[in-house]
Amino acid sequence: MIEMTDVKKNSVYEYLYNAIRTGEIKPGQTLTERGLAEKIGVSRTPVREAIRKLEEQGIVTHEPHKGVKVITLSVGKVAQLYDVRELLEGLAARKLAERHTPEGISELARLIDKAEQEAVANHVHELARINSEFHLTLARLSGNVYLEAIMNMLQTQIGLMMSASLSTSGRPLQNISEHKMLIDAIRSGDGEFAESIAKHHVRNAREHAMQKLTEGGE
Amino acid sequence: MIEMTDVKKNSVYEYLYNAIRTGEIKPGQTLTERGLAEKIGVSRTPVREAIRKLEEQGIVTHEPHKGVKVITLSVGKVAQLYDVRELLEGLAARKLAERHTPEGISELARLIDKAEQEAVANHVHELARINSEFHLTLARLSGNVYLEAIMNMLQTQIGLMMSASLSTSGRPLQNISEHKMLIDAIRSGDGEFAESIAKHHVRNAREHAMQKLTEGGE
DNA sequence: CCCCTTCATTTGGTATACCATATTAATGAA
DNA sequence: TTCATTAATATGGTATACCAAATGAAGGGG
Repeated sequence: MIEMTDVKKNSVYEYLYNAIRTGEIKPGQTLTERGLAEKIGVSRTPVREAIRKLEEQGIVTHEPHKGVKVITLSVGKVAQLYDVRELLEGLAARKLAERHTPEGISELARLIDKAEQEAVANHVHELARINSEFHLTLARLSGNVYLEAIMNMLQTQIGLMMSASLSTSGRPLQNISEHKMLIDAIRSGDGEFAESIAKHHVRNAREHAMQKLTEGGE
Repeated sequence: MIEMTDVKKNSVYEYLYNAIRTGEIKPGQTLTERGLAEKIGVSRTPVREAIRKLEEQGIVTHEPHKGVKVITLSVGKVAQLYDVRELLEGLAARKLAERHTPEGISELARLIDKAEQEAVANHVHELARINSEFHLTLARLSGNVYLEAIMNMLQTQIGLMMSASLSTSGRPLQNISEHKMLIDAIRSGDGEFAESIAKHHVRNAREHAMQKLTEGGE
């Protein structure tokens, strides 16, 4: 149960995103500005703004005079998500390989180190967060501002999906290993190569996600 | 000069977007909620919301306690935009080719017809709008909800860029011709082929845009 | 003359109230 | 009972007011 005391500090958006992520607010559920405002103890204004942001990020859909509805992440949509992601991760890796700096590489390396620590400690939530940050950082370092914005949306969606099926399997370690390979490829400066590694990595992640979805829920 | 009377009807976002597009509000210019509210005759609330949306779409950047600043579309950024667009248009075309319906094809064909009419009438603004709608429709028909959302952002940015250098050259006709080729490719059902046509089309559009940018302004 | 402190102004954020419109419920007539 | 009309309610949108925080300017001390 998420504390509703002084939500202001963290922003209503964070509160709602986490509430949806953790399942406190379930897919398909309808939300209203007034209802949420009362529930979390703030006025309509910040709630309204948060809902708009959720809408922009594709987490809720708005139907006039009915309220907003939390999306349901179907298998089909996850496949669509990874279709887009594969291309964009590939582009990011290629561009970054062609313009990589020692600082950028070490920034990514640091994130991998952190991920490794969280992985052995079995902190799945933290691990997921750092994983997301890794890919966002990659997009940012690629130098393409659009990639950064888009990847942010995709990672937001992935964050929702992941919490449903948190992988405690051997995937985290393989994931980290793939990230290391990706960094090496980027450091090599070979754009084509880095792109292929990145795309391969996304395809693996996709397979894993799809498998989790089809066997577990849905 | 855009009329400010009863902006409510069209929404503040549209007003601001057009004001920026037409150059009434110039790149680099700083905007404030209160200033805009007074200028266009509405309260801060809808202005605030519109600004947030502009921010999400990457049209303005917000610096705390300084106001929001209208972005400057550099040549580099436009190149980044087309890098992303090429991949995604390719994906959209491929997916649509693999699931095309007669209704979808005729919807696209209708838009091309309209574009042709506006082209011969030399209505450059209308032509640009329909052109944008063509690509948005393509993304929507591809069945990938993420493509649709992303393409919307990209087209919004392109809309800004186009108004700076409105092409009265022979490009419109070539553009329409390429769209026709794309539809044929999609109708053939050959995903690979449709993808290559779409990517080629984007590369041409990119060349044209870059040329206009480097010779004209910047 | 310069720097530091203080205060006014500007901006950001939130709360509350009001009105329009759409949906839903209630009521009444066929 | 069923349908149409009307009334109540919920939602969306906007306006206004208030408070906090940050910036920039003014004034005082070194």
